[in-house]
Amino acid sequence: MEILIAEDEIQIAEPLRKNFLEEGHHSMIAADGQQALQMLEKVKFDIILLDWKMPKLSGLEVCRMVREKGDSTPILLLTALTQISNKVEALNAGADDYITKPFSFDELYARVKAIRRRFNIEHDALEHDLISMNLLDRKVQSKNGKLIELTEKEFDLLKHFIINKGIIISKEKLCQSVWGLNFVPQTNVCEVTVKNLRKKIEEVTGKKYVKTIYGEGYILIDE
Amino acid sequence: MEILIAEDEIQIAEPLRKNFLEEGHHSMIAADGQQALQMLEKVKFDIILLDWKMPKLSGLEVCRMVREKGDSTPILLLTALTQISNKVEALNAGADDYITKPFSFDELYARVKAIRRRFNIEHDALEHDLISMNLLDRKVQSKNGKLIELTEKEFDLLKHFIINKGIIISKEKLCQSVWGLNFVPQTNVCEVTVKNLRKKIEEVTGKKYVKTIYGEGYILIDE
DNA sequence: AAGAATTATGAAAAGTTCTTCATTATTTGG
DNA sequence: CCAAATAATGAAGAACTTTTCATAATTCTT
Repeated sequence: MEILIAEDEIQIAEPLRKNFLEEGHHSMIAADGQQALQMLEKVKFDIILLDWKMPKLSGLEVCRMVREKGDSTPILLLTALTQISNKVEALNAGADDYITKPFSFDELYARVKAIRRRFNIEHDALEHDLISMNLLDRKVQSKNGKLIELTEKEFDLLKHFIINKGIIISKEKLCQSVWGLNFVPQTNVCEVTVKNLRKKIEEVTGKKYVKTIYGEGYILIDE
Repeated sequence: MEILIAEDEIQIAEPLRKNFLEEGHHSMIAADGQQALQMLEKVKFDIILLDWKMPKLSGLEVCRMVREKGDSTPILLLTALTQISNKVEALNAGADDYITKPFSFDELYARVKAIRRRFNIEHDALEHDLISMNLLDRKVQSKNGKLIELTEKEFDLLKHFIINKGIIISKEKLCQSVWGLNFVPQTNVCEVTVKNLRKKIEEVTGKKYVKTIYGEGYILIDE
């Protein structure tokens, strides 16, 4: 993910950046609201973290301005205040969630992932690391913007992998959800389709996401 | 559409039924809340009209019970009361809209269509008379439950027709939105695809929706 | 380390969809 | 009503997708 951290206190922003990097996400730090808006002009972020109290423009103001522009990038407001009225104010300004300082990175990261999940469901999208699938027009893209041209079967296969990311999928399950069969066919259609899918994905992303678990099935892993 | 009219005053319910029928929609009348619930068990309606004041179970109660069952069929509450608090109460009970008596049929019908539109957008669906398209799984169904198996091009074509229902679509527009071309090709791909789409639709629905406007293009009409 | 089971792969075959083409039918304006 | 323009149609051909098959590579068991 590409994350914008708008936070004037560097002792908060910098550890966040490092933690996100360890999780495999790139982030940029904006020292104030104005700078945040500038960066938003140039870069398309996956999520925006806004400190409520910032020099020049508050996080709440930035949030409102982003929404007024019609930008629906997920926004998470960070704040020291705890009143419920603030939460309401945040949501009214168009923020997706609200977290009170101090918070652990794990706590923040869980929220970020939850917001992304919600956002994707709303947009009929699925994503996995560098891959994003649009379920409506059935287009698959790499995060570098390159299209991954998949056939119907390959698309269904990838969709099933992403929905079940991190868990082993048996060939039975695969046949059922992609081919609509209640048995494993005598031929090796699954294997062939997996092969072709793997090839197309690697050509664009350079990564090997689909692992084989000998005697058990396949699994989609993070890298 | 299949409409449930839950209204104890027959002098209100019956004219509604007739008006809907003239517009080509079938409706059933329930004389009280309990009867309404019973009918909801058996029939799948496209929209439910609930009178607020009804014997046995009020419209508001029926509304709540329907939602508790997890049924998300659009609900429109009809009422004589005008207070804003009622509107809030209605929406909180899970109703989609609220209309105050007395109302003209046109007024009601406009609301009904608006609610349906919203509902379809939320569900990534499109409909036209007997046809309903699911944009997510790309399945097309007739209201009698029969599947209409379309190829990709035919699907895109139908989608474009339904989105632009009632207006003439030139071949230029068609080529652009279905074939991604900025010109009309030398061949007659459009005509051929239109032919095949027409055939499949008529086979299942028995209706001729796609009309030709000589020298201008095509138009999707209501019947 | 060898044999059996499982998985991967290239290429051919089968099945679909999409496009083209030649011909027929329909519509419109004069 | 006729000729020209436009649209419809069946069938062939091209392009693409899906499946099958034979063979190679890998993994597991002992």
